[in-house]
Amino acid sequence: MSNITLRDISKALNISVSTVSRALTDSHEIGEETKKLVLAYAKAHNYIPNRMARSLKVGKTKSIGVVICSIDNSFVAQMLDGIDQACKDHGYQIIIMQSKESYEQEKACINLLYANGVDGIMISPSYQTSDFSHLKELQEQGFPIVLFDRITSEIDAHKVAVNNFKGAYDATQHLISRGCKKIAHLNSKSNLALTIERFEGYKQALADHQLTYHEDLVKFCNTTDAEKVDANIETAMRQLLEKQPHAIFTTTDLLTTKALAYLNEHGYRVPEDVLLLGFSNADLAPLLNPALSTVQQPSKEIGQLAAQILIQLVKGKDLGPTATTLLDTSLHIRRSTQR
Amino acid sequence: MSNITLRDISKALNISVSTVSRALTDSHEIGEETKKLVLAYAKAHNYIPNRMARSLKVGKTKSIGVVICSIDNSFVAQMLDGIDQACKDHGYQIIIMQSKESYEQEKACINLLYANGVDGIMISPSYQTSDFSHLKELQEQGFPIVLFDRITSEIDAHKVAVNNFKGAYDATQHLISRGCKKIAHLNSKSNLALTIERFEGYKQALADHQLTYHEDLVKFCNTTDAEKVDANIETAMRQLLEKQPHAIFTTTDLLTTKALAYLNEHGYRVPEDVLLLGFSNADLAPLLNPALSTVQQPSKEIGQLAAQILIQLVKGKDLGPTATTLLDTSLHIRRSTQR
DNA sequence: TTGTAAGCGTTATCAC
DNA sequence: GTGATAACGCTTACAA
Repeated sequence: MSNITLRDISKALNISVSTVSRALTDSHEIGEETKKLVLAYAKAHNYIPNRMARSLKVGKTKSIGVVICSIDNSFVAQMLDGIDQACKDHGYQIIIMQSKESYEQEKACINLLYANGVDGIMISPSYQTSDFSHLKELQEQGFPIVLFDRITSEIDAHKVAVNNFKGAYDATQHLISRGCKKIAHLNSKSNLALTIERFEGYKQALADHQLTYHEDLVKFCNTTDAEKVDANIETAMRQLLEKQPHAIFTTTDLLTTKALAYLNEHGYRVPEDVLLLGFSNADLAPLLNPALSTVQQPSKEIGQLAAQILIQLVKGKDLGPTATTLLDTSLHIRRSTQR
Repeated sequence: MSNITLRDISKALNISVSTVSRALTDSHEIGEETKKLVLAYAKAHNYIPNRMARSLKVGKTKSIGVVICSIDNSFVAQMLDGIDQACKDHGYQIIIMQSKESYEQEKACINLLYANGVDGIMISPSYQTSDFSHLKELQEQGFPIVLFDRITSEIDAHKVAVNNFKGAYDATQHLISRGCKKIAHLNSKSNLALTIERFEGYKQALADHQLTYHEDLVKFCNTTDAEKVDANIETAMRQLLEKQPHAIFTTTDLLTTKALAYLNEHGYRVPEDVLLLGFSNADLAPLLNPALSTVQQPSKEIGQLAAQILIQLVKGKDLGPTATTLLDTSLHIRRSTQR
């Protein structure tokens, strides 16, 4: 411990604290002589400015809060990597908090971050969240907030996400192009807009290709409860497979891999018996059995872009009216949709 | 912004700031009456204590720094999840910094964390790191440091990791029990002790089963340079396969999956042509082609335990002489080592 | 039981 | 150019 302070320097050099402070921040109104002297001494004695004191004084912490569902999720981790990179570039620090898909925890995270004095918050809301007043309240006080990945029209803010409708549309269309007529849709139950958007993309693709929509080829599966998630997915898969679909389109990373596991375990051959295609950012998709066709999201870019926007906001830049940036997903065709 | 402060409360209630402060920290020396009054007002006006001010005053931030190679790595993410959980339980916050396997960046991380006033640091050193003086210097000042996952005998501190020797030994023994005589060893080149420990475990298992050690069945592959990593692994795999091994034992997550990819791409059938077994914490291991046998590490537990120890240290508890805790890995047998 | 006042390390506002 | 001095919001002796 025992860091040296401005006062230590000022005493040692027999100049005032304020001069030292100004010299270190490279103020114009300081003589070159003293500036060099101070800088040299500071470096020699390994002076590290105390961020706490500075933050207390200027009211900014140069840190931003990031709320995500869980760090233990490769897609999220990729976004965090992008966020971290953007922040490092601008000298900002991030404080990461996990909501674990709980609305209550999400609120707690926001409060904690706020108490920590973060200059802004970027958040990817939990599955449970449908009431956004905790964010709106902050916003009304002029607190900078950016939504990423899981965005909502409930709140007026800068947002970054992917074009979920198009991603789902393209995926469905690909399955149709493979000759599939009966395409099952396995989605997760949530309050998120992306859930419904992916569903809409699926339906639109069917409609555009004169395929009739069958309600019993669609399941919305509860995936929030860690205890029951496996059972829920199994039930959904069983019910879908009873309808003998030609293909299954899954809308989340978890559903996609769990669906594959189910098919493998129950003796379905992919793609011979049924094609499988889903949203997933798993690095290992090409190595799965069979290599899995996926809708991939530009995770790192989402994080980077959102962080850049938030940092602009935090710095007081006027970005004009709030805007939503939608990045494109990319379709990766592999063996699971080969015919 | 515009949070209310202790002064605001004190003015509103016509009592002194210190009384308010004490009331909020539930000091014994405050009347029940005023305590209730203050608490009620604080809650009603949503008082949030300013951490910066508190930290500045007491010299502790209730935050700890975590240095890892990269957040974008499922094993690391799992450990972080464990760390976060332990910290949340004790009201501590974490600041995560990535070294990206660079020694220079690692030092920069440590400096930044220190400047941020974290109360302690837990670190999993980079592949490049062989000089630990940046950590020793902090330690000498009495700064709490815990090493996890990638530990070294170069530094005297509390450490948490897995028994790498045993993990590698068990893995090799399993391959031997499957009838393999020529077992290739694909390791990564690093300054880390775990690298050599896993190698030693492999050699010991061979020796204990009267199998002769062949140098040309062993490759240490440079995996730090992201540009060249694929080429390096391919070269190593090609060279190993020229020796027609019965099995390949890989010692890191990356090597394991890349090895599988190589085998699949080059027409080797696993396990018919060659068995594959490696260290990996990938959730998707059972879904790979073929389902991959793995040596799994208790990632979450490593994180949790290391965090708990650091928090004790930070709180000033005397944990006695520094100790190293080694958790056991677990062997998950799947199709890639089936005969 | 409550109040007063000093101080944590910075930065900002005045003077000189 | 440089130096006092106050202030950021909080905790904590020391008084009362």
